[in-house]
Amino acid sequence: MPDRNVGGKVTKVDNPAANASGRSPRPAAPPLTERQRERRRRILHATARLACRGGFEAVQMREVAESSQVALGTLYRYFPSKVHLLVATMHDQLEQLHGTLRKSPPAGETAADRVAQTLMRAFGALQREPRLAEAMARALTFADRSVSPEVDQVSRQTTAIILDAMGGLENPTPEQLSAVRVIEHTWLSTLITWLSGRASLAQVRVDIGTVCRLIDLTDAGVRVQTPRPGPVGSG
Amino acid sequence: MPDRNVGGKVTKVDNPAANASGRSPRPAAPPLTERQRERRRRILHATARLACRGGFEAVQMREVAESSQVALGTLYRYFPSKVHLLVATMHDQLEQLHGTLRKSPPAGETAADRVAQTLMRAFGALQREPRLAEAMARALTFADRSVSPEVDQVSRQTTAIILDAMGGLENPTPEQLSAVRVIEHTWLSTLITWLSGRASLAQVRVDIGTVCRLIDLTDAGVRVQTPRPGPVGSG
DNA sequence: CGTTAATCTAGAACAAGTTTCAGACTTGAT
DNA sequence: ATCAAGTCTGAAACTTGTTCTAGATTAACG
Repeated sequence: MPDRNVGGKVTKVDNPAANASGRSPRPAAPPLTERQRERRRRILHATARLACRGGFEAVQMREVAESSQVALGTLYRYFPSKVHLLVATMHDQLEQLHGTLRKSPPAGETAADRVAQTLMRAFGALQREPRLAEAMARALTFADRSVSPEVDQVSRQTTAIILDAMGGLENPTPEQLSAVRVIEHTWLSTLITWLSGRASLAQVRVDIGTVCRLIDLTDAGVRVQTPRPGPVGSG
Repeated sequence: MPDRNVGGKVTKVDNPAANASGRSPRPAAPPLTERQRERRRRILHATARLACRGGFEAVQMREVAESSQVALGTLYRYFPSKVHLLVATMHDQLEQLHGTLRKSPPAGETAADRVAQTLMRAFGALQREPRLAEAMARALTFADRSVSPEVDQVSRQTTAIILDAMGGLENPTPEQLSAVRVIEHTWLSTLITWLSGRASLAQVRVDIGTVCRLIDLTDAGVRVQTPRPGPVGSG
């Protein structure tokens, strides 16, 4: 009679992603049948739809369940909390965004320019559905330890996007990684600040530009780990 | 029969800080009697105590009310939501912290050094009560528009702390202000990331150091709006 | 003092996230 | 086809943030 958690089957009792202790790389990837993938898709779609309407608070679990034709218990089996659900939605959206961005790489001179351009483009994409963005961003920063794995996944996605914009270097130095982390933090924070009306778009643009200078800083003067001649400007 | 909101009395209907429209600098500062100040103090104290125990989720409104010997309705009159309550708590704590920091100014060579040192000191202070820090930080980033005035207040406090560390300059350039904002974002984000176990203390230190370089960057090589000969390096 | 508006209290009521349960349905292996 | 294990459903229950109400207290003012 096990129950709970679609993404990690254990014969006895299973705890979804609540690996509060630390390690344990999630038992195994459970195949997930066709119907199940379909359900999951419906849920994420309904979530995005509701979020577009009224943001974080409009995403109500009962509504999501009904709207995606799934029982409440099932919804909770797929996503153990509202925050998990919205972080998964963000992952989904970022996936699409990353795809879009890949198709038309930024055209700036310096790495900093390209990153800034990419981030502003991402910003523009989210801006198009501000309530959805609000819902996802708030979930992301409100997430507690029980959502760490999922949040980390989103973080890695963002990192990938930024590294891509920098020129797809494969062996970033620790300094560069630190700069990328700072840029990530700034990006998300400015997004939230803008969404809650505490900063203007102009301010966002300036701040993104400011933080991106960190790239030039680490690009040049620092001892690089591996100066391999990767394809920096092409794609 | 007016009711609701201790901090802004209007004869007819009063809305606390829910100035969603934008302006309106909060009708007037209502004197606030002795008993009331005492109640407010009790509430904030109880909040901090509960938060120290179990973080955000341990701060339960009924508990806070009971623990501070105040009716639930009264608690809500003083702080219109749990988030308001915790943001106010953060303001309170930052006040104390700022006082402490003022007493022993940072001793670095460059402005960047001093800011980094100050931020790490602040980090250390919050680290001492990680659950309290978690509760406050999560409330701060989860806050929606209805809490904007209070969040802004906290933001101004943080800005003041950083500017102090830079040497108390009174006419920061737009570039410098942008750098300060980015530093603020980074500080809060790394705090949260550390609190939720997704980053090590070492990483935090590195990232704070990284972002603080932006200060040197704006300190020197950039075309400044007003090149007035202010005391930039002395403090 | 006595009046009157504002504030405070106790407690019920409501809303939305989360959990639980019994029973129906699927799936996979024999 | 059948059995066991795992999944899904519908509905109720529980938790905690938030709102509401009626009556008791307090404070300012004459």
